[in-house]
Amino acid sequence: MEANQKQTIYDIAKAAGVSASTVGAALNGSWKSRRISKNTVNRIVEIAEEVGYTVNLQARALRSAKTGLFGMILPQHDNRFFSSIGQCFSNETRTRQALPVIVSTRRDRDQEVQAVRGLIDYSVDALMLVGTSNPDELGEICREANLPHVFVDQPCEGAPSVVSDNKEGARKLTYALLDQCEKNAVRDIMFLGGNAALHATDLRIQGFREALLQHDQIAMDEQIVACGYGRAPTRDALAKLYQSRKGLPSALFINSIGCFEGALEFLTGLPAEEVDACSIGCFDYDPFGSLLRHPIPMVRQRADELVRRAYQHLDENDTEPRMTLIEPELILPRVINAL
Amino acid sequence: MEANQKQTIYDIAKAAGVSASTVGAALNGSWKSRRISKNTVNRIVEIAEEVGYTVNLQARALRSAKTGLFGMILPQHDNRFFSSIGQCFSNETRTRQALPVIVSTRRDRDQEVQAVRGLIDYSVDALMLVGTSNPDELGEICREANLPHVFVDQPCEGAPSVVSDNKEGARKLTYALLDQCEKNAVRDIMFLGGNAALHATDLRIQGFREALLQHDQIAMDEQIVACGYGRAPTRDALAKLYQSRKGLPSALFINSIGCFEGALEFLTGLPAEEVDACSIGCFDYDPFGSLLRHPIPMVRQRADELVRRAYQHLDENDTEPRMTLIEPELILPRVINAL
DNA sequence: AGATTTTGCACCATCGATAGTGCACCTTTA
DNA sequence: TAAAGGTGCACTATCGATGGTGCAAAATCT
Repeated sequence: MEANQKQTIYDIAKAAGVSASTVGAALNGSWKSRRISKNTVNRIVEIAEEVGYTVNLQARALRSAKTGLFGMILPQHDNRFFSSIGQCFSNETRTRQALPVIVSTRRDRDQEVQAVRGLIDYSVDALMLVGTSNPDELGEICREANLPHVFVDQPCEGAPSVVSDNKEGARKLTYALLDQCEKNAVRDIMFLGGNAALHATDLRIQGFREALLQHDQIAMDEQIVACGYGRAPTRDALAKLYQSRKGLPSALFINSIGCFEGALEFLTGLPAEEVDACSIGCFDYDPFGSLLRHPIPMVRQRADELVRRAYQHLDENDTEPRMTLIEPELILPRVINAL
Repeated sequence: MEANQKQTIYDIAKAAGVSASTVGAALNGSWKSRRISKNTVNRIVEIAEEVGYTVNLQARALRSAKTGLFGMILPQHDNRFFSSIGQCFSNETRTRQALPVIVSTRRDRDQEVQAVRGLIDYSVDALMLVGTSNPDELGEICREANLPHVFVDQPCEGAPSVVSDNKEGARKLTYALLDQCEKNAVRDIMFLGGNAALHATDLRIQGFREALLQHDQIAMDEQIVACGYGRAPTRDALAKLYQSRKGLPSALFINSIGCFEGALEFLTGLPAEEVDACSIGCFDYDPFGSLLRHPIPMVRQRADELVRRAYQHLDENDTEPRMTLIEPELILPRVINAL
């Protein structure tokens, strides 16, 4: 019954006794403007369905220089924030009748470059670059290839970028933590995790410092431990910290959810009283974090807004290197009775 | 300096004073077998780099009937398990020099069908279907299109499938929960969450029942509340349950992480003693879950293994409808002091 | 030196869809 | 009734890369 080989418009043309271009027009909707009679169209569509015809988008793309592929470079899928970005991107892209191609590159420069080149080879119609480690180089590659692109989360000098207002978020979180502290312990807050070389971490540290300044404190360099985004390194960094200062600080600003997990790994090994005495906040959101017995204020980045605005730049054919800031929200801990 | 338009092999051919087919061969590596001199190749490669040439994979795909695109249908990105599957798929696909195309379809039949058809239109070389709500129909579509495919997590009657050993996992988790219970409370364990119509939930319920049987218990239908995979519905189902029976059961088998979050939302509103008295386990893994003060045994599905075996089926050109079971691991709670 | 082999490349059809152009045939209008 | 316009479609070039085939020129052999 079913044709085994993939059917083309030529096969259908033969079956219908018309020309291939007529079949093409009938099937892609351009038949009205090409003055193909409704009868012929019906006949063709019927045959097409019968033999299970599907367009070859490669051929279409080759001819029309539009692939309907939208690319995204993402550090990783298995991360609350990034997967949420991926989800929004996927939704948004599919409502546009296009296909999302998400490539994860582990924040690795070589992988990023390779992935961008790969996507260019596939002639993606546009590219969203999220949290890349090397924005300027990647932006340059896109520009050379004449590929519309936007940066998200980590901005680029030479292209439109949409990022969370990291400084403001950090300020809010720091205030929340300081509020929980005793007056005399204010100087004892620490910033843990992230990569100081990255834009996001840098701004969060700035926000942290500024918030301290509001409390007439100047943050010392020792108060800032940017040990990377890794789980284990953060655990170890915190352990070392604990050892060297013989105890926890009075407050901990933890940069990103991965770091938070690492910190928890260490903290859960400590006596409850010690942990209870330490105010902990995290710049990133995870529902579980907010369900811990220990109250954890968290900052949630608005993935949906980030993606929406990024797409807006693409829609508007914007190539100006302007930066759009999206304010993240501070999620205060609920009052928890159990667990 | 840089060419603005996308360069083709014809442009380079003109620049190098050779034919297009020579350029093609020089650039795609087939020049050895085509007896193009090393000198000519070097000259061509140099020009290509100079003008920033990149292949048009659409054209190549059209000609060679291989796109280098590998598709995946995924219920959602923003979920620990699925995002982890996505990550593994992405890694594995990229080591094969191919491009992963992951489409999320929210377990929605129409979206799934549409996505599969879309991927067929793009001529993906193979397709992995994860946790689909309608495997048989989708399998049929793939078969008609002559598209190599494998099902993951949710099996299909007519195609190779790789799934976690849900029954065994559920048995192990149930045993772990029963071990925590008092002898007399064994009959009081409940199964919460999931969709009984889906293969995975069905088998987990079977495992749950079997484990109870080992304890000489027959699970009553009221002990099984398959309220779906949603967070809010699970919270509400648990709340209702609590009301109607005036308290928590002695043990709770929670099916999937989303349900677990929903349950937590309710549980955190209860007095600590009540929650403490209830053994809680979750069929799914989240590091935060294992960091709660309340000990939570969890079942972790091996995303890497699932994807690895799925790819193996594709590599072996396997179309037999055989099912590969991957044993999930039971993760026992750590001894937690704090939080 | 002439015959034979090898080297190095050009030429051309092809993959499947799209869109410009042309041309019968039919209908309307003067 | 002839001119003018409309309708319905076929023909053909094209997108960029690939691979089979053919043919000179150079290299090797007799």
